[in-house]
Amino acid sequence: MPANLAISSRAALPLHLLTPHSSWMAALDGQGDALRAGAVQHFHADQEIFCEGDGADLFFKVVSGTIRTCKFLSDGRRQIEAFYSEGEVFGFELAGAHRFSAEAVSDCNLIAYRRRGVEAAALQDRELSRQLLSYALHSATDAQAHAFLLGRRAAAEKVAAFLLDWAQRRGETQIISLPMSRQDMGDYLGLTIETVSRTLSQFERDGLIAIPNARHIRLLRKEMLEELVA
Amino acid sequence: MPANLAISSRAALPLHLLTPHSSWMAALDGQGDALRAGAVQHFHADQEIFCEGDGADLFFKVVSGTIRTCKFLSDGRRQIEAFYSEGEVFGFELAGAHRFSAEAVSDCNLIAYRRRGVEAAALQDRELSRQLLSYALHSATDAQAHAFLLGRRAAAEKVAAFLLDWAQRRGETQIISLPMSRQDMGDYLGLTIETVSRTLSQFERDGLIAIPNARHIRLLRKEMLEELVA
DNA sequence: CGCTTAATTGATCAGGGTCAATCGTGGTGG
DNA sequence: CCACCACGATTGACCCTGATCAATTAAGCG
Repeated sequence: MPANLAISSRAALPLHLLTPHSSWMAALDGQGDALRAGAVQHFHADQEIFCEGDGADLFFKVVSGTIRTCKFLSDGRRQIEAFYSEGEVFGFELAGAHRFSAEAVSDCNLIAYRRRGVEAAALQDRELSRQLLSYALHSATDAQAHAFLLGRRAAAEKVAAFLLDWAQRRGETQIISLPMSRQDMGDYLGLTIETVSRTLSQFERDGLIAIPNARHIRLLRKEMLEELVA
Repeated sequence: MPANLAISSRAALPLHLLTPHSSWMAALDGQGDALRAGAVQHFHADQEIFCEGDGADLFFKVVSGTIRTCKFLSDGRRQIEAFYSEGEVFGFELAGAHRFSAEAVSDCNLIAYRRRGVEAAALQDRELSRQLLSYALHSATDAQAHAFLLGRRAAAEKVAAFLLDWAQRRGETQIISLPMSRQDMGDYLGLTIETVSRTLSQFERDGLIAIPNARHIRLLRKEMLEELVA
């Protein structure tokens, strides 16, 4: 698996920033290892990592794979809040309980950290403190961009935005590989599986993309997709 | 004008937290006054406070009145990101530029702060640092709740959620006063002005609310509105 | 090779958008 | 003081996008 340099590729957020927490906390890498809670944990696809309402004493960094965070309505409707890939951090909460569930989209490896430990360390370590703030502000920015996407966008615009954002986050300029299902995409974009599928098919008919298979999409006319998002 | 104790009423975020930045930074009140950039500024209704893309060297705290932050699409579509009332802070950014515009909904008074000044002060002041993080995480939480509202909700659910959230934020249990227009509500909820109006009229016909006039709404069957949001 | 599940495609429907007319209200000037 | 005006809100008629229901195709996987 090529390492996705999510870091450099997201340095300056572009106009069509649509997706999730860009942030990662470099301070957790070096001596921050001391803050880890145990070894790397493996989760298989669709496994639950934590559940909405669970105590939020741990948060996670993605080593490999993709995870999704989501909320459910009583009638089963699901909203995916964000997807997280290699290097990204999720589940760091203000309150004592997680406000959404986290599940593995694909098989993945995660490192867990203790929230209290990191908070305590931040009191002594300005750089860590600064990165925590940066992480939180990035989270807010990403969530706002997501809300913007959901609020005032037609289906084609949502799908185009998603493809472009995903391509950029993963540094994939030609062929995008999508670890998530159409259902996941739909629940992220506030669309049904059918609408996502139809929109992609239409993009293909229009020559904007090619779909060699359901989990891989080739961008043929990126500039036209960007026009849709503008 | 009665002072709205937004602080106490938002201590613990409820399940249907839907709107904006709860947070305010108490540390800015005391000796934090030193961080202020000039006197209280007055803005009249619909006046622009800052514009998307403007340098974000200042951020603001609401003394009185209500403001909105929003983004625009090229074709004029507008998404309101959040409303801010007395005591709430907005416009504190990670990057050098504001990512949305801010406008006065009603006449209002604001205190400006210098971002760099506060950041510098936070390096010396752990409590301020902690509150900055708290503010940022609250912003993220609120934006995520907003995205959830926009993604998977029918019109009636959106409007009900908005009314309940607004009532709670302002501590208004009986009569809600709405400083914003129907257009503002629509642009916050991802609905048109007509749909907002129709939905409110339907609520009134169903006996859930009374609408003495367009800017005041009385909650008659709060529990039924809550059922819609559940 | 058949079974299971995801994805695509089609047909139909409805929620909410659009267009347009009317109502209400507050501000202004005669 | 009141008539008029302007603008926001409401209501109605109609339409369209995307949801729903249903069938078919494709793709893993034992």
